[in-house]
Amino acid sequence: MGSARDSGTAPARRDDGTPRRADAERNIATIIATGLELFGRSGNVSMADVAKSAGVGRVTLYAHFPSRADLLHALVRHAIEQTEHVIDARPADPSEPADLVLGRLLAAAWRVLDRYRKLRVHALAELGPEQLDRQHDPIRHRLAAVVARGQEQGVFRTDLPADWMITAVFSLVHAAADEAESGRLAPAAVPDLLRATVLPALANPRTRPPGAESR
Amino acid sequence: MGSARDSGTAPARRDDGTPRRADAERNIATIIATGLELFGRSGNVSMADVAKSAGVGRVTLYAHFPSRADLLHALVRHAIEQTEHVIDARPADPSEPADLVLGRLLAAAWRVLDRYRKLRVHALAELGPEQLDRQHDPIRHRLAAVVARGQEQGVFRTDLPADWMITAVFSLVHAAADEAESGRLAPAAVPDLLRATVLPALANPRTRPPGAESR
DNA sequence: GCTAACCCGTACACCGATGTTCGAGTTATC
DNA sequence: GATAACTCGAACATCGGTGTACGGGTTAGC
Repeated sequence: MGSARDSGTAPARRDDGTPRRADAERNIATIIATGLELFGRSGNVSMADVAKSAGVGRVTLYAHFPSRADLLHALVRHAIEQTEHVIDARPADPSEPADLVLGRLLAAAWRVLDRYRKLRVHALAELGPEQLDRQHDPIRHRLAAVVARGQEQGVFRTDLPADWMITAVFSLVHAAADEAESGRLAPAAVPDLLRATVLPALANPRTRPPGAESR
Repeated sequence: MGSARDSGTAPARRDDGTPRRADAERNIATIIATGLELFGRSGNVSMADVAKSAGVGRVTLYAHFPSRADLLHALVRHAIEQTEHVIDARPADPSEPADLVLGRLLAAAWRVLDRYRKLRVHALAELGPEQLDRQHDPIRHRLAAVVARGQEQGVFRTDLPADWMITAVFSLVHAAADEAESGRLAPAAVPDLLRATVLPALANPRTRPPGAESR
């Protein structure tokens, strides 16, 4: 199973190369859009819910996404791609201090995560952690690059495994999403909060106090 | 596998005050113990699994825990209580530097979380975040106390909401548990890693560089 | 404007899991 | 040793959700 869906934010072609009809394409798009909305915000979502909310027959839904897992996989993939897109919209200058870049990256990731806050929980429970992690790879790579550059610059610490540092960042971003979801945190305040928490955790202790007048 | 005999929190009496029979008590204990083991490690667990694994009839299981949610609730409660117990085993001296105390607290919490790593995912999915959070309150209080003391001492920063700082700590601890679960992190290395990550994030930037390795 | 692709609703088979009921056997406790 | 508490197995009712089959209607695309 798990026929690999090809890439591209809008797959104009099917797996076998034959082009899809326009209305099918449109349905897929609205399914994904409303699916993200539903799974991203609500707690209990069934395939029937998605179909109804997308204004589409349940059968049609299954025609495009043979199983619930397939749909969820596609949704996560789409969310990740959105995040990639937001991140890449602001190209990173290699000479720029990595902590600054990381700050921007955090804000960008947050923007997408802020919508779709509950998607992660669903995916975690129904797809398993491994697959979810694998889908996060593209973002993880970008993060890894920033961290590595920061280490070369002497801005970030080198006494911890890079993998762990990255995981810690993910963890904090997701925690912020949960807090926002429960209303304990104002979404607008999150980017600054994240910066203020993450940067000191990654900062190289010997160079300088991490407080640094960022911005 | 002995040592299932836990703290005195074992309810010797029923809700209405009438004492329970000894064999019932024993069954409840083993149900909770094996339940923790199963939900803490495996991915898909049914009530039947728990009953069988506990060497108990499914009906008996339902006699003590009327619903799956009830069982999960009890399991979480028990895990939390174990954590409280481990934390309280080492009383905190108010004059002691708070970062040191926090380090110990992290290690203590980790010890319990290391077993039962997957319990959180189950509880999150089936009990909801609100109830899970509420069950974490006892630990959250202890953490809050340490943070507050650290702020008074000038060791911890005061420029962030205390709630968020505490949430961040929780988040990192749970992230470590997930990493250990997936084998990417050696459990033995976790306490040091946590200390090294959490403390700089909470440290007061103006007093001194957090690198000062106390121990 | 013809054809094939696509959509729709209904209906059904299936599945696994949760709870419940019963009557009869065990076992603690006073 | 009598009573009430507890346990057991197996069967049953239920439920919600997933996935499939059919037949007729609609629409895009060449």
